[in-house]
Amino acid sequence: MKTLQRRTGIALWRQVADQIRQSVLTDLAANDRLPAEAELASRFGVNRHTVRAAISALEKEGILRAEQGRGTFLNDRKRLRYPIGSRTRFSSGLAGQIRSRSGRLLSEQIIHAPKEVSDALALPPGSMVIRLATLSSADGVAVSAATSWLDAGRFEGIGAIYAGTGSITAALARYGVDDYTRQSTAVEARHASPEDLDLLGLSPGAIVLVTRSVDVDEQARPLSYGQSRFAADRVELMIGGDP
Amino acid sequence: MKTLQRRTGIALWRQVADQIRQSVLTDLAANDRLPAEAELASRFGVNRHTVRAAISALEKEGILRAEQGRGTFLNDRKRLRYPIGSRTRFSSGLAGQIRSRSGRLLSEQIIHAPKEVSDALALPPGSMVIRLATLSSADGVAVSAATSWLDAGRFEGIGAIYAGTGSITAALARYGVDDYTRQSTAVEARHASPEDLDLLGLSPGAIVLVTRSVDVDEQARPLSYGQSRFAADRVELMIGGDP
DNA sequence: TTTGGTTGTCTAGATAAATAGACAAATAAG
DNA sequence: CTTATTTGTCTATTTATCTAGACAACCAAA
Repeated sequence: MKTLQRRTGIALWRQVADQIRQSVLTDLAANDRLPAEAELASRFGVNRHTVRAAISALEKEGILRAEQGRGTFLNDRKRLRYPIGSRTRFSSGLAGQIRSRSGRLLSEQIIHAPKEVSDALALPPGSMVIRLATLSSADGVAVSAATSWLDAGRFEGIGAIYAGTGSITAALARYGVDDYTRQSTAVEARHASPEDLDLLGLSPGAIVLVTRSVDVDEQARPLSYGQSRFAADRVELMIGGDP
Repeated sequence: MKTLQRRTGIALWRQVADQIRQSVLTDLAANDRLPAEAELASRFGVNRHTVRAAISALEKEGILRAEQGRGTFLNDRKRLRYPIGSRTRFSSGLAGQIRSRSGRLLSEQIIHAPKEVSDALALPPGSMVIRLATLSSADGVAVSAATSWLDAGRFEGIGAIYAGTGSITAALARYGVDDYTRQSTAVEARHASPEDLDLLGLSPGAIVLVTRSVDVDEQARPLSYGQSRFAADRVELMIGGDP
């Protein structure tokens, strides 16, 4: 166990929480008991109260449960495995991992395309595009917030259809798009913005996996450009077959 | 600009720094001037000194430079774009982005394979495997720390070869592996462990992109299983063609 | 040179986080 | 029932962080 750092803007209890979340999570199995608070305190070189603050935060996250007199235990939690590939369909690929999924439309706007968007969609600069903000949940827990841009001429009114179906695939089908593939995906990771913290129900300092992707139809014409933010503690992204 | 949160274990100045890094960075171009400290303070709803602490941290990260009497300016910094696909070769794909890259061997051990590793390499449980810890840098800046596992019988002494060449592709070639492909890659994001903070030269709370991948030879036989941690503020991962 | 706007530095006080110690309350084992 | 171990709660003190205000130093343009 390595040294924690001070005067760094990250409270010790939060550094301890991050450490426990990651190292203890990989060492222990579900329902195992953690070392006692006093033991953890000396192991991390901090006061027991600092460890308690960390544990309390992890309890709120649903990762641990503390029982007076018995100890602190690891809850059962697995990350959702999201497939990312040329034929990604969110609805499929999650089969077996969750019981239900839902997509909620947060907002729909028609705007002039920023450069990044017109480039991705191969539209003339400043073309009108539809901007959809959506939130996807699995088994009632928010897992990703997304922003999508589509050609306003071609997909007028798609927001209402998405709102009704909760699925992009279904919404595109109404416009005669029977099949599409993912042309490319870029992945990065950042601290969640305050807005995403709120949408995804995360606490500050939480991490989001950000994907930016372009979907194309059978003629390789760009259909939509999207940016999704996944709660990194609930999701991993999968490229290619099972490892 | 949204609300910052208090009593959350993340100092306000660090939340402000995270916000500036992400939102201001996307709005401004290289060498643009940031809003004045007083303006930022009122925009974020904090004291000017808090903003100054944030800016000072971003200066140390090399993102901003402050000049007395003139203002604070955005430095030129782009994330490295790492291709991830079935034919990933780190050395190629980075051409044009960097001038030099290097790989350093941190440690080599021969151990009994943990379950995760023997599964990935399709070896009997408990087989002997080589565990390599490596650090990759681009233009002198550390970008990723990796741990790789290989069949100890087949690749005896590969550590020394890697140490000499700094390249996995070159090392594998010595064992008659002329070509290999990436079977699968899983991506997740976490807070960096203290060890990775140290290796990658990051500050606490920093994020790493974690990939776990299996490489296979032409007969689809697993060659190596690896886990890489990329400094998320210096790298993005690219799947498929350019977006 | 003067003016307005900017970053840099200092002091002082208020709020949050971390340490230290003591003891209560629950649990499991002898 | 007794004992050892564990989490829960309380008080007090020290150390970081945040706020508030004032003014110096520097720059660019009038």
